[in-house]
Amino acid sequence: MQQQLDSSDSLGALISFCQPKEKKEEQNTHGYGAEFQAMLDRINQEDLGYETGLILEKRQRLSLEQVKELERNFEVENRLEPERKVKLAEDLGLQPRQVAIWFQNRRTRWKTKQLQRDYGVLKASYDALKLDCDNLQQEKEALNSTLRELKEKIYRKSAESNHSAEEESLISEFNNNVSEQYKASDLHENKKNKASFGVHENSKDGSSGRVSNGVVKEENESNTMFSICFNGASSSSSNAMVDPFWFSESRAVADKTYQPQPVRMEEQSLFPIEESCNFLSVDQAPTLRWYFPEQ
DNA sequence: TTGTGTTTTATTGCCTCC
DNA sequence: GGAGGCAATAAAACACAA
Repeated sequence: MQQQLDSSDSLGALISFCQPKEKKEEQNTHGYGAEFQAMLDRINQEDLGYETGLILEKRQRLSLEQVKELERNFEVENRLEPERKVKLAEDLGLQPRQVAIWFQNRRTRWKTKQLQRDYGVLKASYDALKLDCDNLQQEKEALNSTLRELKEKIYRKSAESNHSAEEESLISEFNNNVSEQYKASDLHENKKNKASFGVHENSKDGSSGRVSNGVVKEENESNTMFSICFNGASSSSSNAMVDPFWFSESRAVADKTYQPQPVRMEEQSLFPIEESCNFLSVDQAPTLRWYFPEQ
């Protein structure tokens, strides 16, 4: 029943849809002679008439003005109420069904474009996220590499300095050196220096370079790692970025009997280096895997 | 001019809502 | 069950390169 209505409606639309004659002539783009074209049209119409029992017009495109008006209405509201449809059809000289079909097709085109836009946004988001992930991956590899080097140094030094008499004397000499400097300079000035003290400062100092070269300089390179590990392991420390040798030095001043053992401090961490730095691992639960279908 | 790809107009069949 | 929407599709109109 509905299909019958639809069919008769569309046939009516086709039958009644007539462009101005001059427009039709303009649209004869195939360049046939007028008589020949008329003959073809007649044949086409007769064929269609034979099939449907009606004389039909060929499908015509809407005029520019009609399309503009339809676009304007579509921008206001992309769905048509029946009253609006009838009014618009009257205004444009179209069948209501033609207006409805135009809106339907227009909604389809809009939806397609919307999908393309959404795709573009998602793709941009995905690309940014992937770039971010790649950068983090590189950063992680660099950190792991640094970590490996530092661990090697620590273990090597651990083997050497574990009760190495030579190192004991070096450390002792280092402490003496620092103490002398401390005494020689103004107390407050020295305290200020101590706040920012590191083996770094000392190693820059030519007078203490010998000591630094022996023990401290290498530790200097591992300063970053120590900071990270202390940060993670020593929650009781108020100085988050504390240098283990800063501890050593300051305690040496306060208590001459203290023998700094930086390696042991690392060993005394609440969890091993490996663990303390594993929070950087990207090999954990692949919560972002959805974004990387190629993996 | 013609072949071919794209756009526009229209149809069909199915689905949902009232 | 009718009205209207949507997806899939047909077919005409159009654009354009060769």
